[in-house]
Amino acid sequence: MSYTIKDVAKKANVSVATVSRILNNLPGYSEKTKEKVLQVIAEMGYQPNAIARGLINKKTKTLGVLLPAVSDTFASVVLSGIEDMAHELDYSVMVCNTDKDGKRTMKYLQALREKQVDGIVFVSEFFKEEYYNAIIAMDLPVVLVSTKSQYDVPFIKVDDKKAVFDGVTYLLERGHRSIGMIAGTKGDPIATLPRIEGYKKALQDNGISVDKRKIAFGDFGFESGITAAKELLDHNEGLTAIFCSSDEMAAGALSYLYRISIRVPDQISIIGYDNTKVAEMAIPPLTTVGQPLYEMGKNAVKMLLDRETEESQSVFMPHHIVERETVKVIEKEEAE
Amino acid sequence: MSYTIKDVAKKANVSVATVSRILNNLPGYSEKTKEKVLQVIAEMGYQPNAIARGLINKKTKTLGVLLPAVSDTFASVVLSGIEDMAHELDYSVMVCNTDKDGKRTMKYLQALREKQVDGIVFVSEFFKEEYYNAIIAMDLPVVLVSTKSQYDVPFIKVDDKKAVFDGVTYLLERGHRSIGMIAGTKGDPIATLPRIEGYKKALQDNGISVDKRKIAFGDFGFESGITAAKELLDHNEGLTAIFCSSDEMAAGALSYLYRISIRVPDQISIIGYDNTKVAEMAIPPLTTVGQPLYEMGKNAVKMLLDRETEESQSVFMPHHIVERETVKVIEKEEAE
DNA sequence: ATGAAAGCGCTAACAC
DNA sequence: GTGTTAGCGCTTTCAT
Repeated sequence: MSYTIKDVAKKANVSVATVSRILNNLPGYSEKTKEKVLQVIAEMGYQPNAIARGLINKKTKTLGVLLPAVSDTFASVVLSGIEDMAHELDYSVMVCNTDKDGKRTMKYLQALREKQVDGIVFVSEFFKEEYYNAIIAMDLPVVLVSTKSQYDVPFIKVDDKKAVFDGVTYLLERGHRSIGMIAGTKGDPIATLPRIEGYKKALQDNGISVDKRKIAFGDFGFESGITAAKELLDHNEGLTAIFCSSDEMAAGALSYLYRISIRVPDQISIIGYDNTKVAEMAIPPLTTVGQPLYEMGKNAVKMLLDRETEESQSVFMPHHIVERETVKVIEKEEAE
Repeated sequence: MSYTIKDVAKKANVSVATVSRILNNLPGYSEKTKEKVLQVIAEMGYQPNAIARGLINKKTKTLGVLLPAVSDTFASVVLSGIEDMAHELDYSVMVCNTDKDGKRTMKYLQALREKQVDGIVFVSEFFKEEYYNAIIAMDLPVVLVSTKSQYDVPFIKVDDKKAVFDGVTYLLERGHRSIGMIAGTKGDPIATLPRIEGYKKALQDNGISVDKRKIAFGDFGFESGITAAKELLDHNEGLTAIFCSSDEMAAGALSYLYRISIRVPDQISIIGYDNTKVAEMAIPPLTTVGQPLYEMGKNAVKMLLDRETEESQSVFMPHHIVERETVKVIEKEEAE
């Protein structure tokens, strides 16, 4: 057993109230008693019990974060930003791996509530009505990262449509006319539909008609990138570039292309999405539409904690194209 | 404000004790009252306050995990195993990103203690005396993952020397004689020295003399793999294979080799370590010495929780070589 | 400047 | 089978 505030009080010949005041920097004691108490505390190695404290304050200084697969590159960078900012502000973070299917989410939500976390950040997963209701019932601040919802919940994300539009336009500007797309999960209203719109708009703005066969769907993972790339190449001729909705899928495409001996970017250009570590490590290094994942994590906790006072608004974070080596410029003659 | 057990008791016309009994599945009430109480609980949407509960039990059902860089592939897989097993056993996990330098570690340790976690899993970082003392003082169970210490703290890891020995032997068996090594951080007693020993032993057992110039050091990261590979190639001629002490460094080596147009595995074979996702995604897919990272995470929490009762022992987890496409067999004639 | 005491939401004796 | 009550370790009035 560790020492309690009582032990400290006794040993320092003061009341627990005084010790508490000193611990919390409240006024109401002489410099002398403060010194004495601090010394006793040091001697005993006393540490306050945050649980007891939390019972009174109704504040636990801990945040819950729900995300699919901590082990995926995308989520882990966001988590890292969350973690850093949280600890900077003296909060701890409880991670809940919702494991893609979202089955565990309700259970986690309940655990977080019972453990009285001060707020929740919800990453990337689709925000179901069920979750919304549960969180409203708990009366807890939430912020969504890289996802949004029909409900009035603040989010922080990139403008996907615009980001893809820019990525595809980048390809267009470099002379590409026959551009395929490896999109995310079919029907996903957050990370797939708006991106396809961005893709279409870029094409249309350049007078290029959209061809359904040039769009393949994956699940954002590596393997699905391989499959989708194969599908695209099997169903199209003369593709000069592929826009991929995640770096991992782009890596899958790269891998498939390598296997069938199609050189990147000489024969086909590839552009990814996210700018995670996999883009840096790819061979060749992957040109990609970068999201400020780490900053999004950081901002999420800032927003969350602000929200405890003033109402804060959703924010769109800037994206930017990170040029590496997977996009080739097609010369005019060549393009004709 | 949410409801408390008192509210439930009042509304159900019973005492708080009865409600508590029902909540905790203790004996002492009729089926009828149980039903009634449960119904009231459902109606009110009451959820017990784990903080209050923790104050009494001295159990918070939460674990702390300290690891360097949650965003690195290695740690995040371990974390994912920890997370899964913890939630399976109804524990929550607080992540603390020690951020490589270990500067924040003491601060985290203190926060975890104040928040009364039931145990700590310490991943991969070097376990300093300071940490040991702090943890002893907190009287908390700890388990080390992928690291160990001179103190009597249970760990769970792979036998590094043996693993590297096997990896290098694998190369030897395939005809390689001139094998370089990209080791980890110079002087690291956990993840570098034993691995170098394994490398040397494999060579010596095959009558090959060890050449210092064939060993370069990195920091387990991608960039350092590039640098180290360059160093190795600049200082050695006729190298036919490189053993890398992490998949990321292997990816770096692959990247460098690609840049200078040396074909893998035709001209040089590469073997990695860890078997993380980067090995799968590498081009070509990376042959590597795999560690059961996810299982190590899972077992760590099992051990940790067992330790609350019986003393549990350290364990070495099995490693195994994952054959992919970066190692070439050198024909006898060629080798002469 | 300092202390006594109430009470946060719960569990666990102990009584009936 | 059920209720009363004393804490768990702390903060916070309210006295003094």
